[in-house]
This record gives sequence, C-alpha cells and structure tokens, in this order.
Amino acid sequence: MVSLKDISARCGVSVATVSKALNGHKDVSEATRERLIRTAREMGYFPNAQARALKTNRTYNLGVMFLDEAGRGLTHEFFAKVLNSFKTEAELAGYDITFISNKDIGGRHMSTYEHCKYRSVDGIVIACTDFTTPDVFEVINGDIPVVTIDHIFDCRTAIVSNNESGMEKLLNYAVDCGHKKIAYIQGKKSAVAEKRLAGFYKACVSRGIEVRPEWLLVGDYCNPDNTYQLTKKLLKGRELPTCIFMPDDYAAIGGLNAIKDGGLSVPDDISVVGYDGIAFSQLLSPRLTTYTQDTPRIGSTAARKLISLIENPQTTFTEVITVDGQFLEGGSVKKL
Amino acid sequence: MVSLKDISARCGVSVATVSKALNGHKDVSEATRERLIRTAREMGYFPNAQARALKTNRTYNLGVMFLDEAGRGLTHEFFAKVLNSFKTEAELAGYDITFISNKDIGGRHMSTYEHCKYRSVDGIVIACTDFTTPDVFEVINGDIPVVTIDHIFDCRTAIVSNNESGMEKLLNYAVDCGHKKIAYIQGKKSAVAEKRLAGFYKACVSRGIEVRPEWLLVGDYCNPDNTYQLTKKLLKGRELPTCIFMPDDYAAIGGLNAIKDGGLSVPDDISVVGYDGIAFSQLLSPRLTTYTQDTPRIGSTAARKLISLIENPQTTFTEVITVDGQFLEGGSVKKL
DNA sequence: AGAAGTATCTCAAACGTTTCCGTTAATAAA
DNA sequence: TTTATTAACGGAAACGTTTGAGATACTTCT
Repeated sequence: MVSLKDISARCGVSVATVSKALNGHKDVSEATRERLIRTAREMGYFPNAQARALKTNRTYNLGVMFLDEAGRGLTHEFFAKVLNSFKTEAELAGYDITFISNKDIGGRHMSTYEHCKYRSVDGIVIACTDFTTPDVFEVINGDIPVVTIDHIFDCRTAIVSNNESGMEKLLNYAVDCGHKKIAYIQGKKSAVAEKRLAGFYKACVSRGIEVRPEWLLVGDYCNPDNTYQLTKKLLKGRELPTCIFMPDDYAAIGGLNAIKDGGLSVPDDISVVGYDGIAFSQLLSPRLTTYTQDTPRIGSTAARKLISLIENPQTTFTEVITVDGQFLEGGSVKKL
Repeated sequence: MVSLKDISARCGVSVATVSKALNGHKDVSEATRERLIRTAREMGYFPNAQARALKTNRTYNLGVMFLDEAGRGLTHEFFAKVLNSFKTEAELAGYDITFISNKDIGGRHMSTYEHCKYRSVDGIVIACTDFTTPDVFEVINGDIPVVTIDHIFDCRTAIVSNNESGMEKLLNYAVDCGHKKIAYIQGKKSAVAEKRLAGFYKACVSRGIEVRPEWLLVGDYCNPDNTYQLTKKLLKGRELPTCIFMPDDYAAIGGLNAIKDGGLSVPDDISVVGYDGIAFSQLLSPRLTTYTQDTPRIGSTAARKLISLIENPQTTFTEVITVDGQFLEGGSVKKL
C-alpha cells in the first residue's frame, strides 16, 4: 500500500505537507496541493484507516446493535429493511457499518459497550426487541453517540415509528367498515407494544367501541405458531369477534391459518388486520390490510441523525423523531 | 481508555512485557504474567484495535460483499440467513463483520477492492446474484483471502449449495408422484441457475421425462410479479403442465396467485414446487414442497474456511465445499 | 571455574497518520 | 530601511501497539 511517505518522497516535500494538502488545510499553496493530489491519485493512494483512527480517534465506523430475542436477527424484515437504508445513507457520508454485540475475545468476555470501545466506533444505532437488558443500558449510559429505533430514552435521540397513530388509523378503518366486535392479539411487552395498545384503546374510546378483556390477548411478535394458538382460542370463545388485529403481518399468517383450519374464511367470516406492511402480506390473497412502516425513512433518518450527533456534537441536540407510516388497504377486512 | 502504558506504570514493568504477557509470549514468568493479566482485568483494559491493526496488519475484520441486482440486499432471506450464521461463527473466532461495497470517500471513488484495502479487512466473503461485475473480478484477483458463496472461481475457495442434486431430488419426487408434464420457470442466468437447470435436465433424462421447450421459461429470482406473468403464460398454453417448478419459494407466491386467479387450485388442478425453504413457504396452505438450503451451514462453513485461509495461509488450500440441503415435502404436489 | 545455555525482562524502532510549533522567505506596513 | 505580518513548508512528537535485538542474572554442563 502506498503511504504518505511514498508521495512525499516522489514529490520532494515533507510528509506533513502531503497530509495537509490532502486534508484541505490552508497552509499549503494551491500549486503544490494540486500536484500532490494528482500524484496521490496516480499512485493509487488511500489513507490507512487504522493509522488515521489511531491519531484522530475517529474511525468512520458505525456500530449497529440489532438484537431480537427470537434470534431471527436479519431475518426479521423490519430490521433488514431499516439496516439496508441505514447502511446506504451512512455510506453516502463515508461511514461503514460494523455489527456490535457482546462476545468473547481473547478469552475475556466483552460487553457490547466494551466491544464498541474496542472497535472505537464513532456512533451506535440500537434496534432491539428488548431494550431492558444491561447491555443496552451500558451503551445508553456511555459516552458514544447513540440513536435508538422504536424506543425512547431520556437524553438520547430516538427514531420512532408512529405506532400509536398507526394503530388508530387501522382501528378507525375497521370501525368505518362497520366492525364493532374487535379482538386484538398484542405483541410482547415492549415500548412498541405499549404504543400500539395505547392507540388501540384511544381509538376504541373515541369511536365508542367496547374493549372486551377476553378479546385482548398477549402474544408474540413474529411468531405465527403462537398467533395460531391464540387465534384458535378466540375462535373457541362463546362469541366470535368480527375482526382480529394481529401482532404483525408475519404473525398474522398463523392467525389466517387458524381461521382457515377452523373452517372459516377471510374476510367473509372474519376479518384480519396486520401491521408492518411486509412484502409477503401483499402477496397473500386476500391482500392483508395493514400499516406499512416507512423503513427506508426510519433507517436513513437514523443514519443522518447519528452522523449529525457525531460531527456536530455542540449544535445538535437529542430529539425524538416520529416517522409516519402508511395505511395499506388490502382485502382482509370485510365491509359490513 | 486504559492502555498498556497504564498497566506497565501500575505494575512497574515495561510496556513490552505487558504486551507479551497479554499475548501469551513465552519470555515472561508465570508470576508476572498472572499479575499483569489480573491488573489488566481490574483496570478494564482492552487492546486498541486500531493500534494493533496498524502494527500487525490484521484487523480481525471480515468484509462481506452482498449484492443483488434487485437491490433487496438483506431483505433477501437467503442472504440474511447466511449472513446471520456467518456472523455468529466469525464472532466466535473474534472477528467482526463490515459491509463492503464500492463508494465515494473523500470525493474520490473507491472500488470494492480498494474499500477492502482501505479498511484492511483480513478476508472477504462474496455472495452476489451477479458474479460477473468488474468489482467482483477485482476482489477475486486481489491478494486478500476470499470465500465465495454459490459461485466457483478458479483458485478461490467456494461454498456452494448443491443446486444440481437439490433440483434432481425435487424432480424425482414429482415424477414419483406421477407427474410427467412438468414446466420449469428458471431464475436468471447465473451459476446457480445453470446448476439447477443441469439437475433438471439430468433428472428428466434419467426418468424419461420429455423437456418441452415451451415449458422451459426464463424468469427472475425473487420476483413474484414476473413469475405471476410467466405462470399466466403457461396457463394459456394449449396444453397444461401438471406441475410447475418455480424459480424459488418467494417467486412461487406469484405463481400460486396466478393459478388461483386463473380459477385453478393447488395442488388439485396443478402442482407447484419451490426452492429455498424460506419460512413463509411453510406457512402457506398447502405448504410448499421445496428444497431447503442449509443456510446456517453455508454461513458458518464460509466463516470457518475464510478464517482458516487467513490464519493458516500455508496449510490451507482452496477448495469447493458443497453443502447439502434437504428435501421438504409440503402439500403442493398432488400424487397422481 | 569458565563457558554456554536459558529465563526474564527492557530498549527502541516501527506501523501511517495528524498536528503543534518552528523556520524561512517573501510581502506589507511603518 | 527596519519591523511586523503572512504564506508555505518542515521537524518531530504522538496515538497504542508489537517485536526483534540486546541486557542481565541465573542455571547447567564440561
């Protein structure tokens, strides 16, 4: 690899001058700057990221902490999409992406935060299903810029999908379609689940819909089997709801199968509502009525905000940014 | 951050001794080694990855080059799963994962290979839908250890799914079920597509199945819309096949919808076969008959082999490792 | 006892940058 | 002409490691 020294030797100037020329410092003449830049290009020079990082304490590396308890990791379409756009946006600004987790290195266990320190990442984005782990707290309380996705911590910038109003929109639609007997299979306890539940309650109240305890089930996100069981349970009740809200689109498939196995059909006998707007949901027939999360915007906003926190620590301030999704009308809700 | 110097000061030995103690060199007494390791732990020491990399030219970072022309990136379940297990295996050995691509940095365009050099990754794993790009060639011809997935280059280690025998198994199954009139919607031209086609032909020949040109269509991987159109085309033909092989499970959904829209049902009127064994395929009803690629093994094998190439450049040799998948019987193929 | 070997540790250079400070020469101000 | 100012560049230390070559003391062999 060609280094600054090679360029300096070739051009008969000092290493310092080359460095300054390439980094746009003012104390180098236009003529030599141009010459140095040109030969740097000719010689195929690229700065050594390690050496630079060692001096500047800036790696231009962003740590991503994506953990879901189900262990689905990137298989989770929401995460995958967010990461995809996060990556694209970050790369535009010259940052690379490294996965961060807790692990063992050199026989010694390293927490996620220690891992970040070890790798000297400039910033961290956290998107987990569980934000209550010690690993998350350590990172939150550390001194590395952090952006969280779908969870709000004090004094940390957060990008959140508007789960509350998303759920409101879905419920309002169902009510508009004439549904009054509505069941809701929630996802597991989390900030997201709470927000959606809040939106559910709020809309029910405003539309005068009764929330029956036996129709309010706690299930799992992204767990079709679990949703299958819970849907079966609903179908065995003495009275059937006319519409079931599923934890998410993926889990909804389990619900749909339970309904089909029960000899009922969607949406004629029973209506179904999802959440997320994953690609598959629109390949089913009938297409799932759902709420599409704007994952590209969530990811790119997270990247931009994180980089802003890194590069302008004084002028930027922590904030909570809500990204709107979009209601997506499928055919899984019957108009009564 | 606490450095070697801090430990050396605290313990009254030289920095060199601390370094050697921590790295398990032989020329340091057991007593002092133990003492140094202990205080290092107490002080919360972690090596500075940049400094270490600068000296040793080893970053313990692995570059992943995951490109698909559809731009689905990690959304592609095959990639996501492979990456997941690759990452897990790599982390076990102390390696981290960085995404590598071509991009602009500091106003200058950087090829993927240059990007690798810039970041000094120790090794690269390539999994693309298109292996014929200049970016891939540059990496292949470079001097960084490389492992490719599902594509074979001379003198480079490759991990390949056994696409040929997988397809054979599927076709044999269909024939065993009594099918003779079989259509195949292929994926786009690629090593994978060729292997599967080869397996298709081979099995057809061995089982005495006629391959009709009008039933051999070239489509797209992971493109349900495209598959929908091509399936429609098949259904409009003067004679219907009794079984259709789809490019992959995801694309198969498009095919299933086309069949349903055509007023036919699966598997009663027409049978369908997928490929990949993605989660969704087993949530459909009927469950898709398909061939599950062993993504966990592909990913972990790729990681192990790559690390082996890095750490034992002399003893390891390039090889082609075939990872078997598994036939998965669903209900989408009718027994005639 | 002298030589040779071994165990343990230190010195110091090196990896490729960045950056503060100093130096020189040229220009502007007095 | 002298002094102050500025522009352009170089020297050198520093970031935190690793590592081969010495240095010292101790043991072992002949």
